[in-house]
Amino acid sequence: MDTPENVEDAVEVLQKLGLNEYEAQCFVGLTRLNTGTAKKLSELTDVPRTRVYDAIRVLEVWGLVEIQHSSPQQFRAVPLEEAIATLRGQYEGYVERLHDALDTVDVVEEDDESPVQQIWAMSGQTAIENRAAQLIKKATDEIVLVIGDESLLTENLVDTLNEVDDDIDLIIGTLTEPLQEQVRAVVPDATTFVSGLEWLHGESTTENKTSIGRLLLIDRSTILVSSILPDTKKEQAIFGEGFGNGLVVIARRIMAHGLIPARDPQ
Amino acid sequence: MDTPENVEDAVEVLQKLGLNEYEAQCFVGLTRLNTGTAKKLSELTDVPRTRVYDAIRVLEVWGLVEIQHSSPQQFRAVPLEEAIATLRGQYEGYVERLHDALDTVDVVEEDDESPVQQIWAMSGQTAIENRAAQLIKKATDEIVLVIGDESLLTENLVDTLNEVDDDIDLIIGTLTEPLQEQVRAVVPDATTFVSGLEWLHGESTTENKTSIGRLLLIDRSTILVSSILPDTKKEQAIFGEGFGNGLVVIARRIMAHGLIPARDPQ
DNA sequence: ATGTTTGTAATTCTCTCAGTGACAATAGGG
DNA sequence: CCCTATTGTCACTGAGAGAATTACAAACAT
Repeated sequence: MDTPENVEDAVEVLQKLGLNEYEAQCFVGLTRLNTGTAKKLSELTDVPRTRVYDAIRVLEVWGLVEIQHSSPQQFRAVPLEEAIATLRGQYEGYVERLHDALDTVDVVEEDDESPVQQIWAMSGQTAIENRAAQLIKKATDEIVLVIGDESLLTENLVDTLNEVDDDIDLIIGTLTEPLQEQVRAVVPDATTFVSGLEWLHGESTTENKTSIGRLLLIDRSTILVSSILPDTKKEQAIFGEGFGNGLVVIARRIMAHGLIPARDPQ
Repeated sequence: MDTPENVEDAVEVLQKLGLNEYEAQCFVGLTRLNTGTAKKLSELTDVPRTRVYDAIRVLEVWGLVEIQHSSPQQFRAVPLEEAIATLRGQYEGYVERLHDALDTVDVVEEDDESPVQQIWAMSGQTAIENRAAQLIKKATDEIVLVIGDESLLTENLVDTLNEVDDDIDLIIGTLTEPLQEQVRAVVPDATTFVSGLEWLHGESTTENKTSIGRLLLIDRSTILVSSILPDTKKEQAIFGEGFGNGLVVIARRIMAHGLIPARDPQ
């Protein structure tokens, strides 16, 4: 059996979206066929013929396939654009329901807010990007951002940066000059520099090169530092708030030293 | 333990989005707490304390909670708007990946297209609505739509109807006059009528009232008929294409008879 | 009529998940 | 400094979903 890589990709994604293996394979199989019977499908994919029927029924409920109740039964996938629209609609619906539900619940009585050293860890590209966006929007005086990896300069981030008020200092550093050029091109209003922090390029320790992700300092009182795990490529971050926060203090000190070569635009 | 209904709702939705029970409960629990420890969480929810840690780790990878690595560890949920944005981004990403993958795969060699009676069954609100939208967009001459249930007159449907070209006959029927008024209000360009088909109001057979959903006839050659299951409220449809299609023929005949009381606007 | 195809159902094995308890490490108070 | 309650990690169990296979009855073609 042939299994083009795109097919495997699609199957994988469909499973993340909640289908099981048979269902995912059947759907992808059907998108490759104008119309198909259980037999054809089981030949094209590696779903046992006798289990195609169950899978199709589930797919039908999802709104992803149509069934012709003849004998033998014929199946066909809903046109791609329709299928995508249906899935979008489905998840948009869930997300909205969640939003509503959580909006109207929230907060149980709370005693004391601990005033101490708060350093929080989070992970995940999307989540960290969202947090960064929130912080940037909240800034009132100064934004210092160092981008350690090209892959982090996403469309979303660029949009957020370009929405920053004119009277806020926006300073963006990179680890390499090519990346600096890229930043200049897409965020013209920012002051850019190439970071003097060579250690950011990766630990010299043997193999395990943890590379820097981003470094974001807002109004000298809130800091977000992320790194990218070498194996999984997943992004991890730590996050501290408050002028007196230990992490923020260190960050300011780093800034004062090597981070920005000349304190003003080069 | 108290469990406000919204909490249960949220937990349910989160599970549909791919979290397991503990993870869902922990997240909802954390949104009710500014910050919490494993113990607090296990008291608020009914997640065993010893399993809170696993759940939180997963949530952290999803980008939904932050962890403070102190002792005891502190957890807190990402702000609601951030969480929603993260989930949206996640699923949007999946859907796009799926779109791309399927776009570049498609079609295996195909022999014959069966020219016969094709009547397809599909189900699901969203899917049927999407299909209806596609059909309406493809119409060139005439659109006849009968709406059997108020719940089907969604925003999406109204939008689609209002985008119809002026030179296409747009005829919309309802089962009741109040609903007709509603339609007139939101789709002013349509010719409306109240259907003469009393049997649409529900089978007289004992209990099992299957009520009509929608009935859509495009250019007298494509038909979509849906019904709403009385117990589950789920929508089911059958769909036929081609002027000679048996279902379409029947549909035309019904039209000629009782469906539209006076063939022209009343 | 008969042999093949088609659809349903039951069965096995595996793996995840819900739920629980054992145990070492770690506070924090006397 | 010691003792005890708290905290974090693991390992285990039973139940249920999913993957894979087989048996069998209904429908079909020749």
